[in-house]
Order: sequence, then C-alpha cells, then structure tokens
Amino acid sequence: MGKLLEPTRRERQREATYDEIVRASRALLADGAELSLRAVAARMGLTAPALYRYVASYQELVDLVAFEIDKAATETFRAAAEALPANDLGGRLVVSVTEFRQWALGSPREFSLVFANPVADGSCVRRELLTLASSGHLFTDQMRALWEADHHPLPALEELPPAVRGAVLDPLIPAEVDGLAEGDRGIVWLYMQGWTRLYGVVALEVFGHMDPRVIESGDMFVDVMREFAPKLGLAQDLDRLEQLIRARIAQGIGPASDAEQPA
Amino acid sequence: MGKLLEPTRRERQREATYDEIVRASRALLADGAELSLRAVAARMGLTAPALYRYVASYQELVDLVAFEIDKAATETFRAAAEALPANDLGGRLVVSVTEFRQWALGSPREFSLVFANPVADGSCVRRELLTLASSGHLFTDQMRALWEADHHPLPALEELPPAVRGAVLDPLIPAEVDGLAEGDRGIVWLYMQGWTRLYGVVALEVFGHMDPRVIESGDMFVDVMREFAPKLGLAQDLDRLEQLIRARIAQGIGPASDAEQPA
DNA sequence: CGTTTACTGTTAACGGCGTTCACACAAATG
DNA sequence: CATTTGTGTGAACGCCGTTAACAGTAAACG
Repeated sequence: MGKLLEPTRRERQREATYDEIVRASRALLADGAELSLRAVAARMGLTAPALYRYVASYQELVDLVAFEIDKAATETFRAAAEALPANDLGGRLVVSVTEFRQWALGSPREFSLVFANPVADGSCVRRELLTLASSGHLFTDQMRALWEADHHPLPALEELPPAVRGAVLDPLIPAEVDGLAEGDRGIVWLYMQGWTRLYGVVALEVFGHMDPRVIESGDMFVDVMREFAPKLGLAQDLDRLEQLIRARIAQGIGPASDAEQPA
Repeated sequence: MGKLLEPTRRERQREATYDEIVRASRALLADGAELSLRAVAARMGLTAPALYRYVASYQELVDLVAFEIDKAATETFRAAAEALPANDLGGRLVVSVTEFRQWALGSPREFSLVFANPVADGSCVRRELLTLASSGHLFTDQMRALWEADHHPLPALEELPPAVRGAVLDPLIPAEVDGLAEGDRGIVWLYMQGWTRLYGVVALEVFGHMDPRVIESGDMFVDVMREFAPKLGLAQDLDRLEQLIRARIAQGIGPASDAEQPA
C-alpha cells in the first residue's frame, strides 16, 4: 500500500466522477425531484447502468449523497458559529443548532435522507456512517469546548445506568473523546441527551406533525433549547441565547443567504 | 341526505372491501414486505387498477392504512394502561407511552408510515389526519385526567409566546379541549411539549440513530420520561414510574404478547 | 514499440412500481 | 323491462433498480 503520493490520472478522473455524482444528486433534490439512479445518470449525460461502476446499489448512492450533504450543511452551521466571537462558546453552539434547524426546515428531503434514513440492521458499513456524521462531530466538539472552558458539572459515571456507562466509555457516536479522562465521560451522555432533544423538535417540525403556528414561530425549538442549555452551564445566559435563536429564525428558512461556490 | 339508517347492501360490501384493504396492507407490512398498490391488490385476489375504485392514489392508501394502524395500536396502549388501577393516572400514562415505544421499536415500518410520513403541504385532508390521530387523543386525554385529578401547576397563558397562545386557544392537535377554561389552556402547551420529547427519543431509537446499547436498555427513554414527568406533577412518583417503564421494557419489544383477534 | 489488462461506458432486457384508459359485467334502480 | 351505477379486467405508458453481454479506450507491462 505504498502509493500515498501522486494519485494517478485515472484515480483523479474517478474522484471527479464521484464529485459529479454528488453534485447531480444534490441538484436533483434541490429541484424538488426524487433521487434516483436513472435521474442522476441522465443529469450527468450517461445511462443508469454506468453508475454501477461507482456505487453497488441505490442504497449506496443514498448513503454517499447523505454523507456529503451532511458534510456540506455542517460547513454552514460552522460558518454561522464563526460569525460570533471565539470566546462566546455558548452562543456558537446555539447558533449552530439553530442553523441546523433552519436548514432542516428548508431542505426537508435532504434532512430525511440524512437523519430519517433507517440505519436498521446494516451492521458494519452504515454504523460507521453514524460515527462519521459531520454535523454530529461539530456539535459534540462545541459542547466539549464549552465544558473545557468552564468545567460545568457533568453526570458522574457511577450515577449512570450500566448500559450508558458502557456507551460513554466506548462511544459509537460521532464524538471525539481522545484526551478525555474516564471520570469526565459523563459529557458523552450530555451529547446524547442534547442530540435527542434537538432531533425531537426538528424532526417533528420537518415532518409537520406539529401545530404550524408553533413551527413558524420556532417557540417549541426555543423551549427545548432553554430547557437543555442549563445542563451545559448556560443557565445565566438563557435570555441572550434565546435572542440569538430568534434573530436567526427571523431571517427565515433555508441557508442564511450565502450560496455555495458554483464550481 | 336522509339515508342515515340501513346501509344498503352495496355500502356494506364497500365497507367490507375497505376493511380487507387495510387487513391486506397490514399483513404485508407485518410480513416485512413493502406497501404497494399491486401487492395489496394481489393479496386480495384482484388487480391493481381495481383499487382505484377505493383510493384515488397510492398516497391515499398510505394515509388510510396509517390511520387504521394508529387506531389499532392505540388500543394496545389503552389496554396496557387499563391493567393498572383506575386511580393510578400517572402510572397509566407512563405505561401507555412505554407501550407506544415498544410498539414503535417492534414495528418500525408501521411507525414510519404513521409518524414519519411528511404531512408537508397537503393542506386540507392530511391536516385533519393530524387532529384525528388516535394515539394523540389517548395521551392528551390521559394528561388531562391527570391534571383534573390534582390540578398541578400549568403554564400561564400570559407567559406563553403569542404564537403558542394562539395555538392552545384554537388547537390543531389531537386534543379534546371542550369544557377547559381558557385560563387552563396551558395544558395544551404541556401536550405539545410532552409529545415533542416523546417523539424525539422514540423516532431516534426507531431510526437507529442512537447508540444500540442505549436503545436496548431504554435508558434514554427513561431519562426523557424522568425529566418530563415533574411537569405533570409526578415529581414524587419518579422512581415508581421508572420501575413501571423498566418492567415493560424487560418484557421485550413488540405487542405485549396479546395477539389480535383473527376474525 | 506492441500486447495485454483493467476500466468505463453502452444497449437490451427483466420484473416491479403507480397510473390511465377502454371495456365488460353484475347489481341496484326506475 | 331497460338503464344507470358500481366494480372488476387487460393492455399500455413511463418510471424505477438491477443484471448481462458487449465495445472501446486508457493504463500497464514486457
């Protein structure tokens, strides 16, 4: 395995084709069309069977596209955070998850692809996708930075149920735990709790199983954030954080208004 | 429109066919197969176009089946509640939602059909479905009974954000608010909060976007319940309620073990 | 250099899907 | 009785994922 350098011409070409597959797929979704092998192929100017040189099945295409969509969306969440001062870690986290919500509401098909795509049994490969989710890493990194700055109280390991203790010691979720003392692994449980709360509101809102007026105002989202933030040592910041959320919500749904580089 | 009595022979026949459509659809899902017009028709011994005499489109079939599945599942949630004394309203609620979780984990396709089926724009018809959800009515009825028994504190109307105030005064969710003073409409906001929390854990678990060990143990579900129960005046009952949850979880996934009448 | 190999694309075809249309037949209606 | 209404069929259209056999072109090798 000694070909680290110099990707051959063919390899570059192949990589470019993968990129084009992803671009065509995203364009399809953005146009409101269904994601299908045939449609992607047609958009690329080739026939459906050709795509089988790159993905083994439709599901694999979905996984590929979902991964890349999550990755690209995460960059917008990160950008939103970086509009705030580097020392406002609470604000950065809150702004990122709010951007996540706005993205989800504006891109429901994409959200479903990434986050409502049953991982079911797919034992090996799809489990990795869970651990590799870009957005997950962003949020957990932000939560960790927050804790390392103020060392707010964490759930104690010995208070956690056995299964949770096992899960936080050997995490299967997208979280970086290197250099984290075992005694501080309670923070991983906070990751999971936070993600559960966040996912709940956003999924419910995206699927429309909630009063439209509450979706439109974002009040349930704010409510969930206010309830969870104190666990991250942000109790005294609640009102300011709510203002940050509402300011972003007021800008409307979808990407903040910054487009992507076309080429 | 004066034919209230005596459903004609044809009407009875038609109703029976609808029943058979639902039965065939549920059998299909239970067999792990996909729900499709052709498969349902084949299972009934007829051809696909014939189904268009009963549903206008595939989506309408899905809506019909989803509604009936929710209705049937709700009866098992209710049955679980009624295994407890009539005065243990907190226990009944907790046991019902636990049954809901176990059902969801054991019937992921059915859960997705009912609760992850984007309601999106379908302005008129599908909105009604939201309001008619049987499970929703069960849970909100139980929460209301709980409040009427002990009058635990409710969020005050004037503290609620304007959009929420509007939503609780004229609710679009499956909740019975007749005979509920306007000043007590804060309970509707509790409905929404509770449903959001519950939906979050369960959907995340069903879609597998959570550490499998935490799903298996049910610890996140327990955590969410413990966090929310105090809002229903159940703070002093937490440990007992957790025992109820864990007892049911220990019985395993799926319907408690009581089958349905084969007819 | 030429030859062989590997890669990338094609066309044709299979079975399945939702959906439409023209048509046949039985049952209720007058 | 004749007529309308309801309920089914068969054929067809255009999608879909997927497979198989085949062509051409670029890289790799002797």
